[in-house]
Order: sequence, then structure tokens, then C-alpha cells
Amino acid sequence: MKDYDPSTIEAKWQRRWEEAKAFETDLKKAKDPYYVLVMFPYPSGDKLHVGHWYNFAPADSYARFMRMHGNDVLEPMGFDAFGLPAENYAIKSGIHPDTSTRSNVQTMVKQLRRMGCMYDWSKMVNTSSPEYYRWTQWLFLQMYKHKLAYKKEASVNFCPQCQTVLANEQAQDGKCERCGTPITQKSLAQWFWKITQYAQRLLDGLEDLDWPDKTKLMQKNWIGRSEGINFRERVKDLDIEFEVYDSIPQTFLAQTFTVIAPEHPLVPKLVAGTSYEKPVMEFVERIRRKKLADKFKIEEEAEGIFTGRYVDNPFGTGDLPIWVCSYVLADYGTGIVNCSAHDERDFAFAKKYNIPLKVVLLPKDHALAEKVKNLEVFYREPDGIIQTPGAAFGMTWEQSRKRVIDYIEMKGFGTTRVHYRLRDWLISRQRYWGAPIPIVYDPEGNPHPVPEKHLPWLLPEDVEFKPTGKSPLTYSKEFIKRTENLFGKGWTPEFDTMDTFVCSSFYYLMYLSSEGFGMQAPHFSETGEGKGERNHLIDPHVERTWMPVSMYIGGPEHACMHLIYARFVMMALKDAGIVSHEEPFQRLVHQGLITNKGAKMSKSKGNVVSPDALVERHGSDAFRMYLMFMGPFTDGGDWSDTGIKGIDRFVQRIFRILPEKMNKKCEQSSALRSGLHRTIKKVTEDIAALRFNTAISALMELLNSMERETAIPLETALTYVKLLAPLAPHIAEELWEMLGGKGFVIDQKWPTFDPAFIKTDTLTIAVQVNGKVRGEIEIPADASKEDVLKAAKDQPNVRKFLEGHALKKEIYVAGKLVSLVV
RNA sequence: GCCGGAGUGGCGGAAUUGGUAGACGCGCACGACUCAAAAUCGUGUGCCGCAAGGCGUUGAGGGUUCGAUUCCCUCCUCCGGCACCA
Repeated sequence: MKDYDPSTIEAKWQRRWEEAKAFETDLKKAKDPYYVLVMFPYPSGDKLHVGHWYNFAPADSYARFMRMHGNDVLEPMGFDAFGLPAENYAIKSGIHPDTSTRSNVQTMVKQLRRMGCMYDWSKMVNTSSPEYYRWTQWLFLQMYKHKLAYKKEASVNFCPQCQTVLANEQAQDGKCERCGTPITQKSLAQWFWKITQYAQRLLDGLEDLDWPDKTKLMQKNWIGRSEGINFRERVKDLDIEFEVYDSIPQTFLAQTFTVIAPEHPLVPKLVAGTSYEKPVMEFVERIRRKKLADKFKIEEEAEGIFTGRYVDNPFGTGDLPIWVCSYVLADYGTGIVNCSAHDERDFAFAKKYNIPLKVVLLPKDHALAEKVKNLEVFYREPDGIIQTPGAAFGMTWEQSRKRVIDYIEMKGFGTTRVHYRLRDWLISRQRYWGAPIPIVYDPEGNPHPVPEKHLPWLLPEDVEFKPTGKSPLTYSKEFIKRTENLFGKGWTPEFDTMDTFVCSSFYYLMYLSSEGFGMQAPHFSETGEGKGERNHLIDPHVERTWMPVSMYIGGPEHACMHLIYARFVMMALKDAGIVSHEEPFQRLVHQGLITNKGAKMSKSKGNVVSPDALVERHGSDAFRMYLMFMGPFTDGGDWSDTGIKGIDRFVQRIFRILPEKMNKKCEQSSALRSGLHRTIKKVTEDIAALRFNTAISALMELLNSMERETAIPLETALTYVKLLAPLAPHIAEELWEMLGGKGFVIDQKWPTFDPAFIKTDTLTIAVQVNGKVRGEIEIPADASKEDVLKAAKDQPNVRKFLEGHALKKEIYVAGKLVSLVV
């Protein structure tokens, strides 16, 4: 028997699959659509690494498993090709991002093909191709049309390294999501998408999604729904009213001052024409400058200045001085907050500026209570006791909440309101390698959408890549000339491009779009270009049948970025009547992260592991099975190739034992039959739950027992090959052919098990005495409880431990064990 | 600080409506084959014991139970997320 030689056999089956167009899915004819999607990769110069394999290969095994269950499976692949790395590479090397991206895509497609996954390459997408970003721009126009896109000046996150603004979601831990540089705050006019309008729907929708609880919780926290009171208040001596948001209204009688954000438009009005105007406006300007100069760090100590104005406090607890204060957020709540002794920051701020405080909550502990009363220590605990006279007196902080809210509403001081932490999505980027925002400005500076007939609104070529804080597109003469030619003299284009997360917020629809109505037949090209022109984003029939994505697999790092943007865009498209579903991804699974020496693989750390050499030596099947066998798919782990040998041996043994032991005439032994059905059950359940590691170990166990048989019937061998097919597709096809199977094994029906065959005639029961295992007994499967207990007590070693003791209790767990207590 | 998750042999890991902890694999040791090595195959692999058998054990400590990796409490360590959101 020859050894299994992956290089020839894998190439052979990849060719056969392709010739038969085995993995091209007819979207319109599908009866049982099942959409398996992995988060599409960035076409980086690092090429395909072990992490991609760890993600893609199990996803493919699952897709194959679903196909063998009779589903019409779509498993597409594409590239999230816009973005900073290609542009940074261009700055360094002078090579145009389009050139390097095309070449990277070509290399990666080649590598991906060698994996032998069921990718339907006819549907490939590349977000940087004009055929694709035409739709990214179309999406922008839809958002603009439905008043979900707007431009405003706001304090935004800015990365001094990348020289661009970033969305809230991309400022992680105060650092740039891409390069790790500390983020600064800057006030700039930028384009936003109104994701906040969907806050409640994004929250409610989570309920019915089959997603990891952790991810749902992260989105929930990110949306940050908070219920509280909006107080209506008046400025004393001025005809100005405003609202103040308070999510913990229990303190309202303790409030002694009010703070307002420096950027708040009310600030100038408060101080206009008074002696406070000059110092206050200087203070505001100083904070603004700090933000402009990238020097404003949020963790710095709070600063503030008195405005000379007071709130005409309706509660009758005295007027509240109004302070401008650096720690107040302009875009959360109303930008104005009432302060009390029972908030830690307010407490510190008041002490710093000698603002009077009032205590309304005391701990039960007397010594501590004295300190709290004397304002020596800050205090706020759920079990603190309310001291203010009235309905809430004597209640705990926690209990009093509802009572206080009812009282406030009854008195008409304010009304309950809901606020969200979620901010609008900042989509402008001052970078080159992205989809240009399809907006032009008239000579007065008013924005106008670029008409759809001019899409794609092409990304100009004649630019300067160097990041200067100015959008690279401003250097393009062609871009400016193009705008003036089309719209008239003095018109200028928007120079910013869109966040790449816009491109990826709807790509799952683009995979489905290549066969829609009114579109030319698609054709595949190495770069993913060449999709025909069409008038609709997606065929409604195809969208109805194929959405939402049945199984979506990707990293957990996207929980509050891509995964929330995509949901928002889908909802907006639904409201615009473009799609019928509200949620894009029904089931979501996060693969684990593969690290190297404990660190995330990255080019800068130089610890990226290339799979190419291992695939060359052991084959795609062995390598993917090794990755799946390492541990649970959702766990990941530190990279090591020790142990791939075990899978290599397994593969070679399958290839040897199956043909060697197969005997068409032999009978199936009852032990083998039982083992086979047990394995079918285990493998079926495990793959369905993405527990590939235990599915593989079950197949190893069955192989071990088959090896002990003198011969195995053909049917058993064929069933084994089918069970193997999702996990090791090439070997399975080869064996299927060798054993005389018809067609592709991937087109066979998945085996089913018969519970009757799993049962065995005798069972082994453990016998415990006082909780310790003292022996084992063999019993017939249908033995009665009495017989089992009798046999247990007769077991010689058990008897030894029972002698001389009175039996207190006897427990029989059917089919498992007997527990005796003396 | 707040919210999650996880700690099992030399290693990756298996087993949870509470029921024989360590499946499967790696590594290691010994043996077979070989002039030899690699590959392959066999046996063993928590501790004591030739064995029968005994003892121990799932981060630490306590609790519930006939029985706890699994449930409860306290603590330790690690990982992930959020963090001037009033």
C-alpha cells in the first residue's frame, strides 16, 4: 500500500471540484439555502497566516457538514481591501495601494484555493474595486436621502499617528484601534451616520439572535441604555430654560451646584455682558485649544470656572451656582448636570473649588457616618439610608429610587427619560485608500449628493500619500476639475473618504448580488472585478431567501464595531425598503485567537506563522484537522506544531487500514456496529456544535477499534469516509473513489444512527462504598435494580468493605453506578 | 473602579440536568523490526506495590451531598470588555 501523498491527491480533487463547478451555488434555485460566512480577510502583504486557517477551515468543515445534510450551501470569499496598511505601505515604498492590493489579493486567492474549501469564487468581492465601492457610495446616498447621514462640527477622536479621525468604536482603551497611538480629542466638521436613531432597536434585536451571550452583553453595554430624569430648570435673572439629565435622581435634594460642558452653546449666553464673560470665555478657549493641540487628556484633573449665574432651583433647596467644567461631556444627556456630594467626581470638584455640599445619605456605621457628615469621605452605597425628610426618609438608597422618581414626576420637576451611551458613527477619514464620500459643495459651501448616475465617484489617482492632516484627495487636480466640469465653477468635492467599516457593513449582501435581476452575468477575475452593472443592490427574492446569514464566523474584536455597524445598516436598508430582514446575522460564533509565544501574531512583532511549509509537508487536510484537534474552536491557543505528527499518523492509518481491512463479504461484528453508530451520533452532534476536536477524537477511536477487527464490511468503510468528509475533504474523496463510491463524497447523504444499535447487551457498573469506588460488576443491560444491588454486594472487594458494618443506604444510578453507605 | 469568562497530568485537551476524573493525541520510557538510524508496530505512562489492592487528585480554603471538575460561599491568579456617561 502506498503512503498517502497529499500534494498530488489534493491538487487532483481541487481540480475535479472546480471542473464540476461543484461549489457554485445557484442562488435563485436553492430550496434549502444555508449561508455560511466568515469575516472576509484584509489582503495584507503578510498573506494567509495560521489564524486565517484556524478561522476558515473549521467554517468550511461546518459548511460541508450542512451540505451533506441536504442544504444548498453558499460559502463565499472576498476581500476587505480598503484601509490603512496598503496606504502606509504606499507611503513607505511609493507603490500605489491599488497595485499592492491587487497583487496581495492574487496571492491570497492562490493560497485560499489550496485550502480546498467550498468557496464559490464566482461571487467573490473586493471592496476596493469601483464595481464594489459604487455600492458603498450608493449606500451613503441612501443614508443621506433618509436623513441618516449628516455633517457637523464635533469633538472627535483623532489619531496623531494615522492623521485621521476615528469612530468612537475604533478608539479602544484610549488608543487607536489600528496603530495603538494614544487618541486625542479634536473639534472638526465631519460626516456622521445616525446610528443613535436605532439604539433601542439595536438593543431589542439582540434578544432573538443566536449569538454568544458575551457578545450580546458587550453590545448592550456599548449601547448603554440608561433611564433617569430630565429636570426642567431656569437660569435665574435670565430668560433661559434648559434640561438636566440625571440617572440617579435620589440625590436631587442634595444637589448644590450645576456644571455645564465647555462646548455647550449656552455658555456664551450665560456670561454675555457680565464681568464673568472674559474669564469664562478664556477658560472655554483654553480647553478648546488643548483639544485642538492634541493635548487634552481625559484622565487629567477636572478644571472649572464659575459663570456668575444660578439655577432657580425649583426644589426649594436653594439656588445652584453654574460652573463650566472640563469633565462634562457635551454629547451625553443634555451636556448640563446637577451635582451633589454623592457623586465621586462632583465631590472632588466641589472640594477643590470650595463649593458647599449637602449630605442626604448616611451609612449605618456611626463612626463612618460622622466622617460622611463632616464631608471627610465620599459616600454612596446601595444600603445607605436616606436622611431627607419626606416619603423616602429611612429607605435605603436602592429602595428609594422609584419613590423619588414618582415624587419628582408628581411635583412636575421633571420627567423620566432614556439616554444612550451610543454615539453617532463618525464615517469620515482623512485618508486616501477608501471610498470617496459622494458629496460635492456648491460655492456657498452647501453639500449636495453626487447623483447616482455619476457613480462610481472614482477615487482619483494624482494624489500625495503623505499624511499631513489634510485629506490626500485635496492634492488631486483631476478630482477638483472633474467636480467643476460636472457641477460648475466654484464647486468642490468632499475630500474625505469613508471608514472601511462602511464597506464591510453590507458585503454579505454583495455576495448575493451577482445574480440579481437586471444585472449582467458575473464573471470571475483574479481581482474580483468585472461584476456587471446593475440598478439594484440586491434581488429582493434572493435577499428574502438567503438572508439572514445562517452561520457567521469571525473574531470577537468586532463585537462593538463591524457587528454593530452591519446591524444598523441592515435596519436602515430595511426601513428604506431595500431589504426585507432587519438582522444580518442569525447565528454568530467567534473562533479563538491563535497566539505565538503568548502574543497576538503581527508583522511588527515578527511572530507571524506562515502555514505554507506545513501544508506543503502534511497537506491541507492534515493541517486543518490539526488546527481543529488542538482544542475547542472558540478557544484558540498558543501556536505550536508539536502534535501535528499525531494527525499525520491518523491520516496515514486511515489511508492504510480502510482499504486493507475492507472485505465486501464480511459480516459486521456487533461490537463494531455499536461503535460505528455511537461514532455517527457523536460526530454528528459534535460538528453541529462546532466541537471539531472531539469529533476527530471519536473518529480516531473508531479507527482504533476497526484496526482490531480482522475485516470490515464495505458499508462500514464507506460510512466512515462520509463521516470524515467534512473534516478531511480531499482524503475522503480519494478513499470514496478507491472504495468504489459514486460521485463526490461531498454530495452523499450524511449517515444516520440507529439508537437500537448503540445499546450493548452488558453494562459495566461501578460500585462505591462510602463514596469510594471499590469494584466493578458486569450486568445484563436489562437487569433489575434488585439484581444489580445484589450483584454489587456480592462483589468480593465490595464485600470486604461491607463486612462488620450496617448498611445505611443503597443508591442505584441506572446503567452507571451503585453507591452503598455503611 | 464596573461588567463578563477561565484555572484539570510533562504538554494540547476530554468528561458538567452532580455519578468510575484524565477520553483522544503529543511527549517520554521500554520492547519488536534494523548492521544502525528514521519510519512503523507493541506495552507502559498520578503515587505506593511483583501483584491483589491501597492512597491521592481538577488554583487555595470552606460548605451542601451517599457522591462535587460540575452547585453555594470566601480568597488567589490569568484573560477579555467598558470606564470622567453624573
